[in-house]
Amino acid sequence: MTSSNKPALPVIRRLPKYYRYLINMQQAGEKNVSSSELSRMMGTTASQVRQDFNCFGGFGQQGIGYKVDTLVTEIRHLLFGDGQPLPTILVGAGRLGTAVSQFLVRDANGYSLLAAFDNNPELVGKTLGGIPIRHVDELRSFCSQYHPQVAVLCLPREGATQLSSTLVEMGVKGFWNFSHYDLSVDYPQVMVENVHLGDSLMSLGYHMRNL
Amino acid sequence: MTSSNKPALPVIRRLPKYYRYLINMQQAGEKNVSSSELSRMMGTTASQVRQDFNCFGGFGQQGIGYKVDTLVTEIRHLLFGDGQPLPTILVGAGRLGTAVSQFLVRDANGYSLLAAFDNNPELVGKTLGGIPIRHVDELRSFCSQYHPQVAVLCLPREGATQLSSTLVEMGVKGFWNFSHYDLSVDYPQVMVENVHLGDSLMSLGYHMRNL
DNA sequence: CCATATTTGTCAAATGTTTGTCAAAGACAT
DNA sequence: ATGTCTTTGACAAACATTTGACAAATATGG
Repeated sequence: MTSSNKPALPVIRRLPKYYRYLINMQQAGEKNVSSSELSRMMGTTASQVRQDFNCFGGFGQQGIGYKVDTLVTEIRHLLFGDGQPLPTILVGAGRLGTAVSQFLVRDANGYSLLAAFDNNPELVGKTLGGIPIRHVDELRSFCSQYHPQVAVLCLPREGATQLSSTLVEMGVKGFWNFSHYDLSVDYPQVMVENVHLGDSLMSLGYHMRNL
Repeated sequence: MTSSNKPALPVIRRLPKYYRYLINMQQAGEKNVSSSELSRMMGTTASQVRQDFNCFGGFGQQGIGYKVDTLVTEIRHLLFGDGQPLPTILVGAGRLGTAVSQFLVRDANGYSLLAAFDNNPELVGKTLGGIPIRHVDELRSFCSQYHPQVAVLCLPREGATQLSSTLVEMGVKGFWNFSHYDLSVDYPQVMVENVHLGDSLMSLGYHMRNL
């Protein structure tokens, strides 16, 4: 039990990666892990691993290392809180939306998908792996009844900005944005995670052509 | 025409974003743009914009600013080279693979999707927006005939690591990796862009629960 | 033609992040 | 018990990135 500084952004972005590796170790039955061992797996330095864990109040033991179970529990708590899943909606049920919703339901933890919305009449009424697709016109009434916390945006850039205002107004606190648009809401206490597949691909292109 | 340093990684990751904004400006018919104007759109400082462009040999003019067309041309050249699209294959034609291939074909530039591969016999023989799905057993022979440069990986983590070795062996120079696995090949001159949707989602969760 | 306003390119200062180092703590073998 | 080995936590040094400041260049208006 030591001092804990406020964690920097890069540290937080590394947490999911730690978590993935630690879950694997746990499933492999490993009990303890040292910072150097973890650093080798993660492709970083032991120093960084120790400093990262220290941000959250170092939970290691000199001479032994870290208990895998402790780390998993602590990091899970940081990432998922008390385990209560965040009520979530999907806006845009096209191909990308379908794939993302599958991912959310099958592979992700900490979120529960309540409903999907689209403005295409052909999609409305169908289901998405058990989740009904509604018309976007129902969005407001749905929100005032079920109070979703998170919205996953998989729609064309045109609609995104105005829709996000509405959703913030209706109490949405976090956006996972796949639309081709840099979403940034002006309200504090509202988080946005932009996923730009196009940017990612362009970066790859740059590196391939310039190295 | 001024001195140009080797660009740092953060600069390169900003290029696609500049590009997006500049394309919009171009379509809106704007001729010139100042660093301060761009910085306001991008949510950064004018200083950073100027310094970023300078890495590639500043192409602005004092008193006026930057020509939008020049910037677009220069950045496009950095990102897409001479415009020759990179021959690309998709491995894993499930839901995610389908969505990603759609994105690649419809919304992305600089890549041409030659073929898709899967080990599910039910998918083999079908097409993916005009692209035929083949069995992974044909991968080697396909590569030796068509020499794809880029592989998009949308398969479960189990297969990914071994498959990537094979692909590197067959001459693939870049990976766009969606599999639940930190791909890192040990060969220099091979680039990997890992897209971890799960990590992105966990980051969002952290910020929502700890702020 | 000159004064003023704008804007870049450059450099240095400030800030943020990572890495190296070492004392202190615990485990383990003898 | 004692000495040796391992490993953490803490701190400082090294490194990287961003920001601020200003001279030089160009445009504009009188």
